[in-house]
Amino acid sequence: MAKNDKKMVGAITSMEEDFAQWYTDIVKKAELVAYTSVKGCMVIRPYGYAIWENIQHILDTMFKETGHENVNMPMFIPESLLQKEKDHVEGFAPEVAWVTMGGAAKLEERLCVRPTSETLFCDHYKDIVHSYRDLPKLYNQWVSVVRWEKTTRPFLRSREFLWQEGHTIHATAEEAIEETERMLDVYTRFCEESLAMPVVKGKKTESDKFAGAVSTYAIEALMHDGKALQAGTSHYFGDGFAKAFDIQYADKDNTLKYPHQTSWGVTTRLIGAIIMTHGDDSGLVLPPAVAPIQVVIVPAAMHKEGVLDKARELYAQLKAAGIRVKLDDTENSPGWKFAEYEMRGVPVRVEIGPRDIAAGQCMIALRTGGEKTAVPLESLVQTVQDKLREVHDVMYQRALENREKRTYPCTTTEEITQVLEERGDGFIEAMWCGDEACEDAVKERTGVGSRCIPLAQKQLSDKCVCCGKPARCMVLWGKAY
RNA sequence: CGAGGUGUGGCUCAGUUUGGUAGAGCACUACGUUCGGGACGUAGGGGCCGCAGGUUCGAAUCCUGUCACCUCGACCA
Repeated sequence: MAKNDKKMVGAITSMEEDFAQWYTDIVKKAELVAYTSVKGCMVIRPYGYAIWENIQHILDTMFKETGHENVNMPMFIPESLLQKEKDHVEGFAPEVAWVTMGGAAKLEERLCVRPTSETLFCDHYKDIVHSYRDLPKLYNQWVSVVRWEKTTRPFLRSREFLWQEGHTIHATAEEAIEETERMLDVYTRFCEESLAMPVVKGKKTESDKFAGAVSTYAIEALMHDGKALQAGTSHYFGDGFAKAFDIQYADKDNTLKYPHQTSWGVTTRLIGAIIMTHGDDSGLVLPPAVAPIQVVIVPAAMHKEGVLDKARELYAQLKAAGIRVKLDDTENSPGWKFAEYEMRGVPVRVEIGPRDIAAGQCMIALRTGGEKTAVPLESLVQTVQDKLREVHDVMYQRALENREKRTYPCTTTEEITQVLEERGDGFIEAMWCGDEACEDAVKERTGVGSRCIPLAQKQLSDKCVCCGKPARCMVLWGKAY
């Protein structure tokens, strides 16, 4: 295969051969990240950060449309504040980083570097919420957080990562639950419409929910290798945090009440999800909505009279239409450029050379494959816009097909083991009695853990896959990143 | 935290078994020829071999220690 030729610069390990190495090759060779001297802390390079900026822009717009405001909380949390909510501190304490010195002086109280900011928001809400008129507060922040992970992987699990965390506070439980569900829907729409990534909406089991939450909802996506990735979460806190932090408001009837809270977040892990959902052996495949470069123009026989001028003309037209376009007029050969932009996942490539110019056309190729097609120059902008949509649709369909092909309904744990053996990793759909012992036993016997209780339930049988007692719900199981 | 692996120009690695003054390909610079699927020639520049000790006349190579990163597991966005 030509790709293994010695002259190939930056060859990518095939997915089939070693999925983990394939992933690492892509993040490095597409220049998404670079490692640093601190384990688990990475440089997000311009191309990777541009993807994040596009994610931020789209999501932030959605947040604003649903009434949220951005704020910025400090990155340090005093130990006493972190400890106010019992479950919360137990959940996060094992993985927080501590600041103990200020310059040369030891601090009176050590400060934790935020692993998440519930405690800070609560501490603030205590000060600003006094009346039902102060509610709701719909806040969000775009920051980084730190969790001292033992095992790290670029984007999927780093010690510092970028995210947004929404924190809202409401007068009633109903309103807060509604918010929790609304944001889960926002994430779902974003993943499907902007990332071309189908997700399963569901509720986490008791053992898997967020530290301090009444209930945790999540969207789960299935990666190309059949492993599951949690792509976003939305939590309902009830009034537990309000009670722990002593947040009360005077209601219309002049009685003091505890407000109800939510939090929800997505992280730079989404970039990892994009890579593992859509990528192939030629490299990245980026969803058009978040691709830093949506269209690359590669001139052929660039030195020939008029080629570059025409290429620049096309560039200006596409740019004026609001398309993120790049013209590569470097001295590299066209073949080099084709491979390079494929590796970087650019959705659409436009080629223009003397033959095309003579025919009043250009060639267009899609990252999702298929034949190059000739396009009349006068309809280029329209065609490119159509092709970007087409690439998105094809990407979504392929990801959905992969998920469906790898979703296996099972009624016994033996069946789970067998299907995983025969057909590879994927989502297992199986009934569950609701007992944590069974959840653990399934993991123990088959290697798959509960991912979520899908909101769209199916009645596969009336018995628990593990113990055979009456089932309460269908659970989606899988191996997770 | 358990099990493996790796540290040698910007990148990928050879050299380590058997110690003897640091190599290749790619990338980079200049010039020329090329240019529709990872072009070629010529000439260049660039490395206290992760770090610290030790053995030795002499260490990338042997010994001891240490640090870091990667992969796989258990746990987590």
